[in-house]
Amino acid sequence: MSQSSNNPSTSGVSRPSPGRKRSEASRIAILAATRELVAEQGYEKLSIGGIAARAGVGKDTIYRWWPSKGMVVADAVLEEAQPFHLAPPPQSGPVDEDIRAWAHALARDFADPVRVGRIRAVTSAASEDPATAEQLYERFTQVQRTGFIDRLRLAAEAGEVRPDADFGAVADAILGSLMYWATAHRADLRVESVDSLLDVLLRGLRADRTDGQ
Amino acid sequence: MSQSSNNPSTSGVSRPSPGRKRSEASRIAILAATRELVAEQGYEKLSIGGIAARAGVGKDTIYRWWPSKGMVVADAVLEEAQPFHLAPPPQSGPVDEDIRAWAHALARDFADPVRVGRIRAVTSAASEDPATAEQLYERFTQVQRTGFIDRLRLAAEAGEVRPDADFGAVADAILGSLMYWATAHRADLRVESVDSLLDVLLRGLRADRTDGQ
Amino acid sequence: MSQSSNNPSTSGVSRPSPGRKRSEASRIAILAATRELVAEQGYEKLSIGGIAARAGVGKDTIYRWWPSKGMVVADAVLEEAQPFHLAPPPQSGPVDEDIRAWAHALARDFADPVRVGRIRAVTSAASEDPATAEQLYERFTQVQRTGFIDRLRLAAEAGEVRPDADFGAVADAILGSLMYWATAHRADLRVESVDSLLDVLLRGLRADRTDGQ
Amino acid sequence: MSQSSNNPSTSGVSRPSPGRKRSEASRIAILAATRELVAEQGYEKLSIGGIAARAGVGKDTIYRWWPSKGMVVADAVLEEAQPFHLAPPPQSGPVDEDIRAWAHALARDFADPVRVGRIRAVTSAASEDPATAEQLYERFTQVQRTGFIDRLRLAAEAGEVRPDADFGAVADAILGSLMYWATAHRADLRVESVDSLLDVLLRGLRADRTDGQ
DNA sequence: GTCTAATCGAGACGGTACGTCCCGTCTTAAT
DNA sequence: ATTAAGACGGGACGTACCGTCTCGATTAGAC
Repeated sequence: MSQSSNNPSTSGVSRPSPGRKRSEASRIAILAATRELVAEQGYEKLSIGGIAARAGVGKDTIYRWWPSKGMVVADAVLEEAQPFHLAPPPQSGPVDEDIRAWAHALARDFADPVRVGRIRAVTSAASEDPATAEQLYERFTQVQRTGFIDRLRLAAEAGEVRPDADFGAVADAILGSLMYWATAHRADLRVESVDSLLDVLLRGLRADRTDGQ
Repeated sequence: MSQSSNNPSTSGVSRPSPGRKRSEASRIAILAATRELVAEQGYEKLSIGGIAARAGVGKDTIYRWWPSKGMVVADAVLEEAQPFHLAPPPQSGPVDEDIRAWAHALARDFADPVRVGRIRAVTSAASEDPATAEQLYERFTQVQRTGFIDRLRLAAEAGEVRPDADFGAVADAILGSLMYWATAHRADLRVESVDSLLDVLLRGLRADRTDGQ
Repeated sequence: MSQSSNNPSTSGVSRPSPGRKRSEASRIAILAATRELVAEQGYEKLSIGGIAARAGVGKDTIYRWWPSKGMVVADAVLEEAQPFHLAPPPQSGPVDEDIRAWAHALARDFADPVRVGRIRAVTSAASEDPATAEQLYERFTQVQRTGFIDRLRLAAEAGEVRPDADFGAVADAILGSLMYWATAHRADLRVESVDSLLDVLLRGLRADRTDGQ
Repeated sequence: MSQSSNNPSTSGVSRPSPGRKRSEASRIAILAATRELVAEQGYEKLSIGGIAARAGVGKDTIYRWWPSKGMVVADAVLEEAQPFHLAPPPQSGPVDEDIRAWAHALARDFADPVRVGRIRAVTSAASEDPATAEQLYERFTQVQRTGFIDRLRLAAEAGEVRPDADFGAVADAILGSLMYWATAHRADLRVESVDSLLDVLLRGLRADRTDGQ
């Protein structure tokens, strides 16, 4: 379901509104065409006209339902499970293991050329349009961030982790370094780098029984 | 000095190449106009024609020396001390204090509207052009990263810090979270967030005298 | 009606083609602006961008319907009765009188600054583009030529004129000398010159009763 | 020798002026390059920069000695015997024969692709620049015209031709039809057409002994 | 033999126009 | 009422030349 809710007949009951209904087929074709073109040409050479042509759709049909190219891309990349692994960290073992499992899954997504291409596309879109940036945050960053924080909160209650640490700041460090790496166009993301970072972060978060504090 | 080195006669000594010399006045006017327009309109609405007009210069003079809009912006923002605080961490006290001083200076740059606007501009440029991304990395990220790593290396030698930690990964976490924050268009960067992150990171890096290692 | 027939659905009957129709208002505004600018600045300083601006139209709208500046000018100058007197020689008296009447009308057109400016414009356009030259021929030269030849043919049947003369060559001489004069930028066309030429030509064409033939 | 006389020391005697003298080699190279490029690309795609590059010469060297592209072309095409047959009509037989010989030579020049290409080039140049038009007239049209008129004047004195005819108008008809044909880009100039025209013109010029007139 | 100065090649400069591409809106006929 | 198609006014793109302006490097008569 589309996130850009312009549904013209949401208000109360009133008239069932006449005329042709929004074509679900068009919506799907547009988002699929967008993903194809992002993969083939990248976000920068993408054009609304190109998407419309590929989707066999009029340009107006796109403009009627989305406010900008960025939002189309955001929808195309972020809908359903399309984009990447959105699962929160598991709660199945010691916090260290759970966090590492989560971070590895994330890192593997960023190592996949297709997925990273899409991430790059939304990030480009976000960097030129605040509304798209908001979408990216709400539908990806924040989801990951919240999952991470929740798991750490649990660990804090279990005494595995210092309760006074700023879990949000830590989440931002992990997610931020991944996102920036993606936009930086720099070669090979190595999972070991993520591991090395976790080494430091998890040690820094560890509840220190010896000297209290 | 301009980074876009197109010097046609670098080979050996030989002839000093004929023809009129590149106009330094134009180079300066172009970069200044770019900075002005970035501040006034942002990177997205920036146009080569607009820069040329503002600088009182022909478009060709821009295209002759820079390959893309992104590279002009990179040069304009990153030349000399223009952009932000590039000083490495000091070596004047305990590593914790030095790193915090450095990170605070950095955070203050990111909190300044003018500076963050410029950072945002280069980041946008970088996200649409790998060559610009390379510039941003070489002339900003890498400089900061190297300074940070060098300071930690010194601390490791002094036994202040675990020598087996991946300092690069830590640097990337700090810089990445700042950079991503900048592009994410999200409100207010709070210096306290950076401090909170440092709390965790520095604790994680701390040499642990009790259990040796 | 526009001469630049790009009708995309001329084949058979089939579908009337979807989409917005060509704007007749734009077509008219473009041709009018072209005539104005030709009069104000002459063909050489004419620019597509200038025409578009004056007509309140996008450049693409010009390029969509005309292949070159020359063809716009040809259309602007040659449409309908705009350009000059296209009437064929009358058939109301002796051939000499009819031809002189026709030639005088023509010469008067070439003596009018506005009209000769337009002629000059199409001629310049024709001299740099074969397609425009073809237009000029089909829509002006050939019309005049055919009218002239037809009148002489009639005269030949009436025995006023030698039937074996090459009427086309004579028409070319009259029209060619006028056209060349127009492009040559030389001062004042005198109607007497045309008259003098007709003196010789009509005498040369005259049926010679004495020696038969 | 160049027609564009910018000789800076023509005035009186004064100083013979020091400094380097104009390079004859450059002058020749420029005109040769111009002829080559006219043949290869036509007048419209010709550029001063292109001529300079082909001639191995700086652009300023062209601008120093010629005021416009048109004048360079005029010089290149019209210098010496380069362009076409400039001989006046012979005076070796009856006027009819002499005129036909002259016209045939002219027609043959216009039938030669290389020569007609050059004529077309100067004509294009002339149609966009009055000064060039003047050159074309002085150095080609007028020469032919004067030769023709002189021969007819002689014939008039010999009683071969009506002395009261306007020889200039007749010359213009012959030359004009040839020139217009050249610019009209129309296929095949047939020598027979010229002959047909001469049939009429010479008959029209013929002194009529029988009925005086 | 210098001196002096015009000319040369090269090519960067401030500009203008090009023809293309895409934007976001609008119009049309068909469903 | 929405759709596919596609024309519209607008504006930026990157390129090609324009005619002018530095640059050293010749080149040649005047001193």
